[in-house]
Amino acid sequence: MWIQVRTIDGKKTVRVDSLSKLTKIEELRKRLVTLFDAQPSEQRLFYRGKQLEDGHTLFDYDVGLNDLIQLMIRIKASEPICASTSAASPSTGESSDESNSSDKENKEVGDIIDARDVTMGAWFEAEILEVVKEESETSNSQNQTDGFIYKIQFETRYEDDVVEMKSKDIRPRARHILKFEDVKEGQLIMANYNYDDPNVRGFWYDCLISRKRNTRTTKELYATLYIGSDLMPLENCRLLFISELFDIEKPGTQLTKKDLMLDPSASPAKRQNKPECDHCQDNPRRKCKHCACCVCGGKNEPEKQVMCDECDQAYHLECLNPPLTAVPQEDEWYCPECKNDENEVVKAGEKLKESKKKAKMASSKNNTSRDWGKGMACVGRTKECTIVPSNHYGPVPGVEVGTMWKFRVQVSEAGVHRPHVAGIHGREDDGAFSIVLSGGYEDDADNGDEFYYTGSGGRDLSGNKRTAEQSCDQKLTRMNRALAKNCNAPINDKTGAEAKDWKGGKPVRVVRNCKGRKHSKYAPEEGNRYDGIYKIVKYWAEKGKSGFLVWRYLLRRDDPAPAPWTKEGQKRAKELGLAMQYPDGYLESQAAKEKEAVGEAEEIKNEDSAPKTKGRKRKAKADSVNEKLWGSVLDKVAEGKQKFLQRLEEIFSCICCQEILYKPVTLQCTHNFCKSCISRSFKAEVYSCPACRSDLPKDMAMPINQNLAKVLAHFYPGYEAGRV
DNA sequence: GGGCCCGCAGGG
DNA sequence: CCCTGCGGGCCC
Repeated sequence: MWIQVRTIDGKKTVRVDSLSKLTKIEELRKRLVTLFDAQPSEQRLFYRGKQLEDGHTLFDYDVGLNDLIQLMIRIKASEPICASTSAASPSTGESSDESNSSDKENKEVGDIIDARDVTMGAWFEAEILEVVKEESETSNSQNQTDGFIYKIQFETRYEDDVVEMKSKDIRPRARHILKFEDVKEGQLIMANYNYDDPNVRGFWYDCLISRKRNTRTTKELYATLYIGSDLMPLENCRLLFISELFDIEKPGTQLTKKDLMLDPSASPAKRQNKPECDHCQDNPRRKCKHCACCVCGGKNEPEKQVMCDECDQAYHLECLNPPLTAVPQEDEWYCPECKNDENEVVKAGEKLKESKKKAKMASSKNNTSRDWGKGMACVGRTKECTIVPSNHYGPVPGVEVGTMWKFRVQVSEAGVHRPHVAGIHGREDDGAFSIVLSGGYEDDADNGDEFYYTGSGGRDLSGNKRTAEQSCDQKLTRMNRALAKNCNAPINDKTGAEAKDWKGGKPVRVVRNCKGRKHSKYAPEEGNRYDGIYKIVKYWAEKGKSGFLVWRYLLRRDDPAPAPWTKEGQKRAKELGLAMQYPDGYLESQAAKEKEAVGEAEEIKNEDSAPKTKGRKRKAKADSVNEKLWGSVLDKVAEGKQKFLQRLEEIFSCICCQEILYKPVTLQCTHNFCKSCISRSFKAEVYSCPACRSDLPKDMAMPINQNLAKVLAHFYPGYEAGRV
């Protein structure tokens, strides 16, 4: 599968191919090193707001096909951390000796300040409630503390929670608006920005003005913002609200509560943040199920609303089912929705738990090491056909008879046959819209213009299978009944029915899949092909080869377009330029895989043919023959890694034990054996090559061909386990 | 060549 | 919500 990785500023997006569901986060990081010029340790990866941690897989985080992962590149340690911490905060390193001791005196209980939300890096209005001496004596300029802890309360965030802050994260409340005209490049100010969506209001960040455009028609400011817990510099951000630019106040100039009591007009205007709720824009008069009670949407009686500690949705006590009479006393409360699958939930920063669903999967029980997710078996649609509704009968406009797709998922995207796996698409009480002939039922004879089809069901699919042997009778329900409905005759689930006028039945789109080639010469050689409209002539129940009852259908072609296997059909396909369609990027990624295999193989081969051992003539000869063997292996590379590996195994298997050569010994006659196999032969006093019978010296040395061993270990990691 | 088994899409 | 399913890649 592939995913998209985008830098957090949205400037660069890269598609990363040939990943599997079991790709580890650390492996993904390696892939990003060159793509983004960032070492693994400098990469912070986010998916759905969660930071991805090493040791887990993409599967663990439910990362799916074509999903977007955000990359934040940590600033390199050698660069200055951030202009804002030193310039804006009163008590960091450079702000020096003088402030370290006297600083605290500048900050007192009741001070009107701004405090930094340490996870976002944005500033919010707050007040100092308490100042306490820091317990540890580690306070110094390096960890950016003045030795005091400031207990503060945000005015608009975290409700009534008291938050502990260090001096670097608090400062006098901003209260001087800067005029656009007065702002200069290189100046550090505070402005509003939304890095999720720079076109709307966000939060208040420190900004270093990098560019200013001031003409008669355009007034623009660009700045480097410092965001996130590490105050990552985000460059080239266009400031949207150029009439709301704040000066950063000097330390010790904060107003106090007392000041405001004496002169209420000095109170700084409340800064406007991004609306908490994107749905109602914080309008108090609008009902909103997103930010208010998620049942009734009402904003009334906030004190009688409980918040779910998982989904953060609010519930009026009386809107709950059953209603609660009082706010729960427990520290944590989960709404009915979340309570059921607590196990599925991973809170931020918490270790991943195994979800119930995933725990049920065979992969977790059997402890298999099977890799999966690399191919097209499990991908979802990336497009959806909207030309016709899903219950459309007849051709899909624009899709010609003879159209070919490599994978079923594409057939689904085209709207020709929507189910991913199922052979029949239909509705029980209406009819079937399309079917796929895939050779899944061997008694399905096919003469092109007419074919037999078997219904679905009657199989035991336990164990998460998609197909299985017939193990009980099929019933004329579900899709079987749907297909029967197409027949131009009253439905009969006992004996079946035959149409008097078969052409009068409902049309079925028919797709033939290459797997049908086993039994039918009308199946395409590759992928799937739309063969046009068919009608149901008759249907009946009979004992299938398995001995169980199956429903069978006779379909006959009724399409004005010539069938793809006829001369006219082929001519038409040529005229229309119909060619096999592949998913976007599929061929490219296949080519990349091939290239990868070639590179790998050649590198390895070179290793094998250039032994580091101080070989004599005999040795050199042996390796030149391995060279030939390699030639035959490398021939396969063009056919893909799979074929290549098959050949590799064939060529480098031991004819004694029939397994991949373990501790390979290359004989003078050029044949390879496991060291143990050839030794066994010698112990039995047979001194000849098991392959060519050529004589070998009794006292023959048996050096392991280390290079070959290395190669095999590379391609079959762990194959040596349990071998002797 | 054949068994295994995953997400996804669809209907009910 | 649950059940079903003529895919498709991996692994032996």
